[in-house]
Amino acid sequence: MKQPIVYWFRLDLRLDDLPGLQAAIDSGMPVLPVFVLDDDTAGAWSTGGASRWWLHHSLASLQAELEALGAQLLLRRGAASEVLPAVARECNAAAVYCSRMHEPWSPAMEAELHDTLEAEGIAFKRFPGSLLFEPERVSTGGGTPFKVFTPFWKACLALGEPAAPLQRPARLDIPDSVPRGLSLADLELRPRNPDWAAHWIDLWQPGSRGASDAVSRFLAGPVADYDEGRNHPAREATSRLSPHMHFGEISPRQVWHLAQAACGADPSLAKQRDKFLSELGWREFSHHLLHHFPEIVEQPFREGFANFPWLGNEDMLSAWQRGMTGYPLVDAGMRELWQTGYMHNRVRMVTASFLTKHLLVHWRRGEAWFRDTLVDADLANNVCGWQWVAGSGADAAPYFRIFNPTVQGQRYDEDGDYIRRWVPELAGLPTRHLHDPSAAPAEVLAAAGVEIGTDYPAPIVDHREAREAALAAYASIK
DNA sequence: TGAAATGTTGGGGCG
DNA sequence: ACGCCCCAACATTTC
Repeated sequence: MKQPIVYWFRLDLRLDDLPGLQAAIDSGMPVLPVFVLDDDTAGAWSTGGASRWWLHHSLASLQAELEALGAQLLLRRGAASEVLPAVARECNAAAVYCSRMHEPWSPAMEAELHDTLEAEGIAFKRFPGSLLFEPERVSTGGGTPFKVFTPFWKACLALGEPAAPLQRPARLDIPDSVPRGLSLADLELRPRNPDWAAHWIDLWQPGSRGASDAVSRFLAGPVADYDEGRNHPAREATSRLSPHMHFGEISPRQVWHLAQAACGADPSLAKQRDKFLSELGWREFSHHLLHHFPEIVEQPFREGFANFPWLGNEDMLSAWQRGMTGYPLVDAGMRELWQTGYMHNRVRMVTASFLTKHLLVHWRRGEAWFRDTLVDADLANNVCGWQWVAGSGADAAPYFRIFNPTVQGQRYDEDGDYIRRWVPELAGLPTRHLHDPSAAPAEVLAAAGVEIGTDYPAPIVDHREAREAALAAYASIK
């Protein structure tokens, strides 16, 4: 009887373009697909609430795809470094294959896994596939990692076009006997009491089918005006691919090649496409940074920020989390996040700037909130994004770049559609007063049925004063 | 992938 | 006719 290979699914929940799975199939041995819900290894960084909802549905989708190939996804929970050797023993496996990941805890965990398996004569192999360019391939002339995005991405592109995606496997040999696992329900990934995500299935389609649908929708329209459209949160102008990418339901090189195919000939479209692909570049940059500098998940990348005088006012943090700051665009974003597990990127920048600069709350508090509430919570993107906004990151926004949340609303939600949708108590205000309700004339507020302080909060900080205080705080660490 | 403060210019009202 | 002021509009610098 042939010994099987265990394929360990991690954040690569797809069958298409998966080098490790392909290698397992090519070996000619039966393949046992396994997923391990590991809340132990990641510790404080284990999967957040909103992401767990997504994970549940993504696993359900993967299960269905595997079943169509006659295979079953074995589900277990526990520390991967213990669970995988146990599974390998139970099925007398010859090897465990998986995709590389770059979280700070992965090297130690994988080293332990490697040692345990090899001691029992079981091979352990990791494969690329989650990034366009492996971290080892990209470095400066001096051999050090890039710390600035533009030269980083230039160096990536100079490596040439990523290889074409692998074909989806047509068949999968399964072992004669398969160890027992948990049911998906046993993993208890969905919220209960209350099920705050009950309506999310109408908003999202987790799984590789939903991922390719999202790419198709984007490339059939919004990409043509991406450069401008992506800044306006009320427009359906972004790809909304982030949760699909985080869980690996589609590979970055699939996205790359689909974008090339859709935009090839037209030069103006090519420019928009390159703008979109550079967003994949920021994803690469974040993941490479996490690979080379794992300490960035808790330490400021720029050392001067170690002494930044954060205030950490819990009431301010709470107002921000609940979308009750009195700044309509900020509140709209925070409520979109809470209600849908997602926030438009422009608004992420504004809300993050508001927390760190207007409220002087530590970026780690905001990072933790986003990580728990976003369906696309990705450690690398989230940490690097927050450090970028706070000014402490690699190639970060300069510290004096403080968004004016009112002006941002006027500029990018010019018709007020986004604010009216997420802050309905302000919906009756005319657009010219919507972005700054507390400054509206009394009769306008009365006509719209808005009483500031009752129906909608007064601004929790004064913009001018908060800006001055932030500048003073940053000046103190220079 | 800023915003605010400050500087410059030029048209138009006005005495 | 001319100088003066005001103030958009735009440009530059500063944070």
